[in-house]
Amino acid sequence: MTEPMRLLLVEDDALLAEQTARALGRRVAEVNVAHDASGALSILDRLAHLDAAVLDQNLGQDNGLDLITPIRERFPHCKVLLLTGYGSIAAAVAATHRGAHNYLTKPASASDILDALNADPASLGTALPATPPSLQRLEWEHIQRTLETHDGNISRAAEALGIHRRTLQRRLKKRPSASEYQREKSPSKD
Amino acid sequence: MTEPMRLLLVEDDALLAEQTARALGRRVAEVNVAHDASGALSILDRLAHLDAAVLDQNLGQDNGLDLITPIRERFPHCKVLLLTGYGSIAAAVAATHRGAHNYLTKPASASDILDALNADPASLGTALPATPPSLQRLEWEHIQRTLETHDGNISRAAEALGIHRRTLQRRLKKRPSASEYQREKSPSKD
DNA sequence: AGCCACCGAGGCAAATTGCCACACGCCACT
DNA sequence: AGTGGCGTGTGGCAATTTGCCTCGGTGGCT
Repeated sequence: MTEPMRLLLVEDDALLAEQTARALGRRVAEVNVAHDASGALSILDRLAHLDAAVLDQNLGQDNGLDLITPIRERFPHCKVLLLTGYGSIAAAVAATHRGAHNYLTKPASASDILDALNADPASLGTALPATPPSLQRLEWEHIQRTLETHDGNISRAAEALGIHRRTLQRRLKKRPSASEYQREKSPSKD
Repeated sequence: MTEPMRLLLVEDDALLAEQTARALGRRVAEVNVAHDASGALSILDRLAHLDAAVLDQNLGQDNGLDLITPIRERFPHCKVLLLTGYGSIAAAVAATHRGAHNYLTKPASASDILDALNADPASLGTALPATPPSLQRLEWEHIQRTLETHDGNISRAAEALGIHRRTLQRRLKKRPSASEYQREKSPSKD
């Protein structure tokens, strides 16, 4: 039911790129991979057709946002999905104005990516999350993202987070990965 | 550039609406205010001209996003700014796809709003913050947002955040950061 | 009157954090 | 060979913070 899609993945982390490419390729698409902007552009020149592009916003020197326009110029029907380690709303708005189809924060699985590509973003997000996440969850996710942007370097992540290295260590140990908080304690009313 | 702008503000909280309208009106614009979608639509019918619209995404029953299309249909050059208590990236993307010019999270001062209206969102947010915000800052902002969604009710906000009410009290009193941030202008509350 | 919800605060035990230290592995360099 | 830098893992201890109890006060409501 799915004709092979031609997909361009631009991700500067080589490992993550290959991982993601494999996961995507196994699913549905033929995937070209680039690790920076110039590589992406040269691939663009070689391609006769492109259905979708998945761009890491953080490409070392380059900014994934700057690839949106060239891609859309060459392949107007190509759907462009931005990925970013930790998203900012301003960046999401900017990406969308430049023609991006959707915007995701890492970590994003292959199905996340495909879902985001196939979704109609204009109709998403209409429902506001009713309950803000708990502080603990927010902290945990932020820690994970920070850790990831620092390649798992605990010392630097701790410094970036503004907490002691020892404290980060302890916190990481305490939450091996355990509980998912999905308790929807429904507030009586708002 | 001080020609009077005609601006439509849609905000369901009456107090906040009036406050914001006054602040905006004092600055630059003639402001019409609506508190729900139908009110906004009827104002739209009466207007011959509209430069900008500021929509709260959370309009009780209604969703501010659904106003974007009618506004843009009637006034294609009207800039539309979405406001939301705590933003989600998905909602920001959806709003932009529907034609919104920009997307802000509360609290937003009048100058924040005007800046966002005048900014070129396609060029903003291109620079990712290299360093993730400190945990303290993240927590503080999340606390503020949560507090706001609960109308300043400390008890309920604490419960939503998953921390003790006493702890929230103490944290609020300490009022840590706010010095680290670049600028926060005193809202014109007189 | 009562009742209820909320805020503010004191006090105290328990948990957490900050910060010192040290050992170990790894890698680059003289 | 060896030396230094860097990152992690661990222990211990004091200071801070949190959780949880209490109480008093205020304002709105039946």
